[in-house]
Amino acid sequence: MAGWVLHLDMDQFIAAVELLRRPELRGRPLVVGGDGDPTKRGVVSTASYEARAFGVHSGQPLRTAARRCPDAVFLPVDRQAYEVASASVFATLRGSGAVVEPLGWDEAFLSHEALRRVPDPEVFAREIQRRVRLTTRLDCSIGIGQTKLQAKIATGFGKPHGVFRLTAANWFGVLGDRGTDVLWGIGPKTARKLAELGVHTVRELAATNPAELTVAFGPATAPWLWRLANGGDDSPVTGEVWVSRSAGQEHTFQEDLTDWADVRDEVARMAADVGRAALADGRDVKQVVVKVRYAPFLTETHGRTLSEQPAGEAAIVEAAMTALDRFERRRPVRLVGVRALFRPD
DNA sequence: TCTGGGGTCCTAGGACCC
DNA sequence: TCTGGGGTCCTAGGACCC
Repeated sequence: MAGWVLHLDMDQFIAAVELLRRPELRGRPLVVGGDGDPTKRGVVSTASYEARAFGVHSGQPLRTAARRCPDAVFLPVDRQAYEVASASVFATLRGSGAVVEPLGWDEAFLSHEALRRVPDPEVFAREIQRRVRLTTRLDCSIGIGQTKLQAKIATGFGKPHGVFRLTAANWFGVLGDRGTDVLWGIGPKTARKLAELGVHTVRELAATNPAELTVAFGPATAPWLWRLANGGDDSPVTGEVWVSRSAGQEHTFQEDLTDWADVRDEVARMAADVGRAALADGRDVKQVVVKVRYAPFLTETHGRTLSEQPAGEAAIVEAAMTALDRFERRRPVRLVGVRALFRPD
């Protein structure tokens, strides 16, 4: 056993960052999402705890949020501000001497030499919380486990600004009777598919023979599901720099595009942007994938693989346009996207 | 209640080769 | 006389996460 694994998650991160510069909004329901106009297309990025009490949650359409909580304050997403706050959080975490594995803007796994020896990881976790609070004025919650999965799930039980320990000893006590979708990686679709096989709870999933899940889920996913129900594996927290596999852009229009020439213009512009960014990062683009979402909500993708030579911006744009020609349905378009897949360095 | 934008990973079918 | 089996690459779609 390589000591304890910690998982840290900032409390209502985006809303909390906004509250730092708008303290007068503290205590009021706050919703951050889209361009801040709840009559437009867009979804909630983060709702404050006060807004959540009205049934507002991440991913919900802004219009729905406004209906559920008409008195909420709506703010536009300000990526830059969150990136600055995020960098400050991660600097603090790394400054603690921990090995830090980021999991998005506001989450990380942590391991630490000291955690091999300390009898009480809660003390260490509280110290991390105190440091983050001191340097960023933001609260976080920390989960403690023997595996990443245990730590990750534990964090939710510590919210807000708490610490919770989930180990093999209390795993089934805490999670056994819960639905399989409490597990990190099981969403609504997989939970429903499992339920159709008679597997409803974490305990039931843990007790299945993974071979029996293979027909429904495939040879890699079936044993992985079983491992999830049993607390995860012991993969270590890694401090290695993350190398992205792809980068792209997509955009939902406030009004559907009805002229295909406008769609072509958008795709060309995005492909040029994406290509330039990839080249600036020194990445070699292997494939370009174009995404079109037709009204009302029908999504299609087509891609184009590039030849072995490093592709320039013009070749990337051309690949996107060739891929776009494969779309035959000329219905109103609500979203277009372009993604570049990179060859490994 | 009409559903963002950034990603990752897995699956399955077909092409193609030996 | 319609028939193998494995490996790899490409493509499209699905599911999930923050």
